[in-house]
Amino acid sequence: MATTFLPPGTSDITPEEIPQWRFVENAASRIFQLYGYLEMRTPVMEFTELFQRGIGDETDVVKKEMYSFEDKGGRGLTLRPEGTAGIMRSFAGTDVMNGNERRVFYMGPMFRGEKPAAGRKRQFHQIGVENAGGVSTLADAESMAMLAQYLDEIGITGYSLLINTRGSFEDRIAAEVLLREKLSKRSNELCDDCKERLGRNVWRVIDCKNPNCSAIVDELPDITDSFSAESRSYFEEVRGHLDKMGLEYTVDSKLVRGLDYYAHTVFEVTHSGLGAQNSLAGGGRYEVPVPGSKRPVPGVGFALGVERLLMARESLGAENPHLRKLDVYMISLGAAAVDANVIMSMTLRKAGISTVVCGGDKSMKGQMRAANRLSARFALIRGDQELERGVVVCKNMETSEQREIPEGEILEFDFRTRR
RNA sequence: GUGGUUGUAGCUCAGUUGGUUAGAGCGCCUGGUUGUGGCCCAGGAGGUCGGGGGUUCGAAUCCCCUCAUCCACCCCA
Repeated sequence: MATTFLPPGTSDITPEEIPQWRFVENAASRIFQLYGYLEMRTPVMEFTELFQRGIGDETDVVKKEMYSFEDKGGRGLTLRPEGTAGIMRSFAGTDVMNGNERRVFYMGPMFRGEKPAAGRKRQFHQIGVENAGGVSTLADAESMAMLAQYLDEIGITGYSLLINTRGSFEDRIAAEVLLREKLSKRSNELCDDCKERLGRNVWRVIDCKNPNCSAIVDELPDITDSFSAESRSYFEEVRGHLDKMGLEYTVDSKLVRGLDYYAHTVFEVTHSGLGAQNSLAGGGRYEVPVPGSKRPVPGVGFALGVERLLMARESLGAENPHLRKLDVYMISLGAAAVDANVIMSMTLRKAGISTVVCGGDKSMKGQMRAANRLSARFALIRGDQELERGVVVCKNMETSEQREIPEGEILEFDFRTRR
């Protein structure tokens, strides 16, 4: 039936797909731990104010994409649209404020009320890392190195790493004034969206895809030149580390990113196998303002879109891990055999052997088919004859070989490695 | 939010200029083997043709609305 009773932009992750999800998740956990990161889990919902302050009131994400609601106590809550704000909320007021590093990674669902398209869902999944309190150019470069190692590890090739600097917050404010001044002169030539952005969010004009806007932006002097010497040398240092590490990257002066908390280094990984949403991962250095905290929480991190990782892997024809097969399917002929098999199934499972007992009154043929469908390695068959003699018939489903095993010796047979 | 695309069986899809009981492949069930799967053969079950309204003697087919899908814009992971 075509009626899929699902909220738009959501989908099931089926048992058949789970192995690929586990594959990229397990690899993330393994690689990130090599860099000293530990897993952390924060709530899927937070106070709305956390995102308004953290991500920025004027960002598109906050302005029009959040799933916000009031709970029964009248509290304004929001389903998290990204992972950084929650982590920083947790770290606010701790020693990370004094520059002590906390390296954590997370994975889980995020929610944004956008129109679904290729590589874009309303509930999507991110794997992210944060080096909170890690204020150094090395921390920036190292997160990119870790990202690259991870992508290599899961078999994603052909991506590009784009980097840029947004300067310090002070630089940004100065640059905004400058940008607004320059762009205002030609505001009548900008697209409607950019006219809007001019007032509240000048930076977004820079990466506008509209050809007219883009041409105007191209004529602007390099904004980076207006940054302080400190900001510029910070960026130079980051690039120096990247070069040392042997990472390939492209400096893209139009890379600005959409969240307000970024300052200094920003980066993005793009891939051609994704359709219009070509961004696999994005991140950078940030200072996240958190309600209740006097100072913003600093750090550097990135997030990857899991659905997009899987799309990229698929476009590359990457091998997917296969489903684990069932060890034993128990076939019973008659009620007495069912009872005996139920008891034996408990013994097998306690010994670590995955076992399914047919509970219905299917025919022998029907039960054999079921065993086949479940890709069982072995079928254990028991009817009146076997019960009487205290044995079970053990059939290797791949080779069709059959042998009898005395009931008491069932655990001596090695079902796992098929002996 | 805007634009386009598609919506027929569990799945992938046919269905000619509107015309009688809406089809195929795969899957599923049964039988061909008293208690033996996959391959083959025979048979069978399964459809509010996304939903609502309209035009017509008659609509899966034409018109309108609606919902959903996919894609693009936008935004971002």
